[in-house]
Amino acid sequence: MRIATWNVNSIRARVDRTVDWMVREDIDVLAMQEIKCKPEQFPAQPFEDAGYDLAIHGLSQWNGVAFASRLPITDVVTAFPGMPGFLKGAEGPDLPAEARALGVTINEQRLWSLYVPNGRALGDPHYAYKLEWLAALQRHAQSELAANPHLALALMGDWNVAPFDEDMGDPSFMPGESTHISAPERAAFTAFEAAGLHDVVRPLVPEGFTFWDYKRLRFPRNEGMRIDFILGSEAFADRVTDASIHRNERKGDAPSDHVPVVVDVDIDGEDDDRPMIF
DNA sequence: ATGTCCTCACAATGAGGA
Repeated sequence: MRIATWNVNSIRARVDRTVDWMVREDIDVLAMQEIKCKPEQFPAQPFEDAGYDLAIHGLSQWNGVAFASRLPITDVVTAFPGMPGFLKGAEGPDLPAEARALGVTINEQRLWSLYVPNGRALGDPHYAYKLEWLAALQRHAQSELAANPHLALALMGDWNVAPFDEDMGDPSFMPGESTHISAPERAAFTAFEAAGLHDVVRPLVPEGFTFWDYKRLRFPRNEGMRIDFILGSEAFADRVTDASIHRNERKGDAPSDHVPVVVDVDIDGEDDDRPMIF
C-alpha cells in the first residue's frame, strides 16, 4: 500500500488538486496538514466520491490535520498525551490545544498526521512551544514503543525542522539566527532516533526538498527546504519497499508550498495488484 | 521589494500566520 504525507496549505483551496493526485498516484492513505478549516467546512464529497474515508481535526482557520484512507480508519485521537497548548501572550500549563496532531489506526498500523509548530523566531514564545511540543511527542512515541516494541508506528508530517545542512537551501535562514536549523530543534528531531523512529524516506531518496517558500522565486531557484518527513518504527520501516518526493506538485496552477512525500509499504498477505505466479 | 498565498474580519482593505 502507498502511504503519503502532504501539507496542503488549505484543503478548500486545493481539494481538486489533492484528490486528482491521490487517484493518479494510487495513494491508499494520505496524512494532510494545514487543512485550515473546521471539520464541517472540509470538502469531504470529492474524497468520498474517490473512495476515501476521512478523519478530520480542525479547530479554526489555523493549522488542522486530517487523514484520507481507502481502508477503514479506527482509534482516532486528536492529540497525544502531554501535548502542550499555546495561547499568544500567555504562559504556563493548560493552554488551549491547537489542531496539530491526529492519530489513527489503519490496517494495523498506528499513523500520525503532525503539524509541528513553526517556531517563528529564536527567542519567540512560539519557539519554546515548538521545542516542548517535539519533546512531548518524542516521549509519547517512546512510551508507545516501550509498551509494544513491535508496533508499526509512523509519525508523518511537516516537522518544520531541517535536520541536516543540505536540507536548508533558503539563503535567508542563517545559522545561529534562524529557526528550523538551530541546534535545539535539530536535537529535538534527532531524539526520535533514540526512541527507535527512523526517517524511512531519506535512505531511498537521499536528496531533495519538500517545501519552497512562495516568496522570492524560491522554487525556480530551488532554494527550498527538506522539512516533511515520515519517521517509522522498526516494524514499520521493515515494510517500506520504496519512497518518493513528488516535486512536480510544486508546479502548475495554485500549488501548495509543500509537496507530497510517499512510501510504499508491503503488508503481509497483500498481493499488491500483481498477478500471482505459481 | 514588507517580494506570496491563504484565511477571517459586522469586509471591498487590513491583519495574522507561514
